[in-house]
Amino acid sequence: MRKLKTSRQPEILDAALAIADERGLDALSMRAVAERIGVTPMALYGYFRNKDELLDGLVGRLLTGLAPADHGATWEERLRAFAWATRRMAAEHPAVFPLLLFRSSVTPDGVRVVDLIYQALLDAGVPEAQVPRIERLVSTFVLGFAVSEVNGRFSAASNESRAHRGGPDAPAHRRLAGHLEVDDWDAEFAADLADLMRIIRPV
Amino acid sequence: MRKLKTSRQPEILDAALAIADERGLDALSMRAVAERIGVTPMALYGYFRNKDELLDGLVGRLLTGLAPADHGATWEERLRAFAWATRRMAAEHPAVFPLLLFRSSVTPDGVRVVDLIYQALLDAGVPEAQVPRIERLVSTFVLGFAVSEVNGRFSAASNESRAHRGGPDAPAHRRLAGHLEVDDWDAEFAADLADLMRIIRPV
DNA sequence: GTAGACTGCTCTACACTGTAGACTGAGGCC
DNA sequence: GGCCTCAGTCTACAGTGTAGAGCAGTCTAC
Repeated sequence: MRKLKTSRQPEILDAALAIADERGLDALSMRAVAERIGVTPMALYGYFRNKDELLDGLVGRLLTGLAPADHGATWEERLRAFAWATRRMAAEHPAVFPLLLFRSSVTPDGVRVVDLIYQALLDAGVPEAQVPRIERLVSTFVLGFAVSEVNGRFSAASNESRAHRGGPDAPAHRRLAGHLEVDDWDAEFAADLADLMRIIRPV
Repeated sequence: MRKLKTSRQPEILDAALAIADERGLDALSMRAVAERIGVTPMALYGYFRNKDELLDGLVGRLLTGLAPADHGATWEERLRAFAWATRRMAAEHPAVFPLLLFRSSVTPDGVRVVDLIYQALLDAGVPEAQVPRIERLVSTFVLGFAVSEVNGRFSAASNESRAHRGGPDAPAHRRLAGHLEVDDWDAEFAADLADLMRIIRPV
């Protein structure tokens, strides 16, 4: 079986996504997916060459849902919309989302999303030679932020456990004791985006 | 066995790191580590409660190597040193490095690194209330950049395959065709850092 | 109308994973 | 001597990805 079937690919990806959402990425096994669509594990290998390819398909599915409706908004609004949509998707699919940072996205969907960002940056007046770099800067931050959030890198570090650990080696922590707890991550994300916009605007 | 032994923990982590460096994260199994230090897999469970804890230990080890010598340099130099050291470590341990983004780093080592960044930002004149947020912004970007680089998210997207895909749905790609290839990631990283410094300086 | 190819799937099997549980043998202490 | 703790082993189990063979149905060509 060299050529892959495509007919049931969406169905399979739906099942995989549902499993990951419900029971985490560790529970996403070929057997689990197969059982969910009522089929033997080996049947999946007619649609995806192996589990890695199935995961790539999952990334593609996420990307598809990321291209926003860019109805004539300003470049800034479009960029913000992309960023918030990304973060929202991370919240909806916390288990799968980190794959976006790992599996490179040269799928057509990925290219399409990046193209929208390129266009926004061009509209913002960013010199052509700088556009790809700024795109990577922005998307790296947005992905990194969203991943950190859903994986607990932020929350674990911000709660009081860190403030209390402000031991002898952490003088700055002690000085900042009153500012270490964060309760509004939306506000933080918004402030970060505002800072990034300041990078983009004058360049 | 409630309390864990610590005597051979460093030795075990060394072995684990070596395996991951040589054969990738997938090859990092309890059995492989055990074999490397000449011991039965189950012997490891006296030192780490399970594989997850071993991975956490690995993250701690990486963090330890990250705290730079901050000899009286300016805040900007210290921040740059941290960023480059992070990126260098990603290049040295590409398989393990992404764990930094996943496993939250509330270990003493992690706190110490963050504290150095806090101090640099304070020295830069960032208002106390903003310091933790800016720290997260910077470290998120730096980690995200390094992870993207070692996992091929950047390189796969930048090479000509993307330019060629500048199909009907990617007009901006076509317009930017001459700027899509990157050969000097050091320069890109440096430029990104310069942009971030512009965020920090005036705040 | 029947032979052959193709499709979509199943069954079996293998090597490998993390880890629970029970065990052994070597000191050290009273 | 009797006992305890420590460090490590051995066995076993349930779960993993996936190679390979095979099987029922449908489509196509002669």
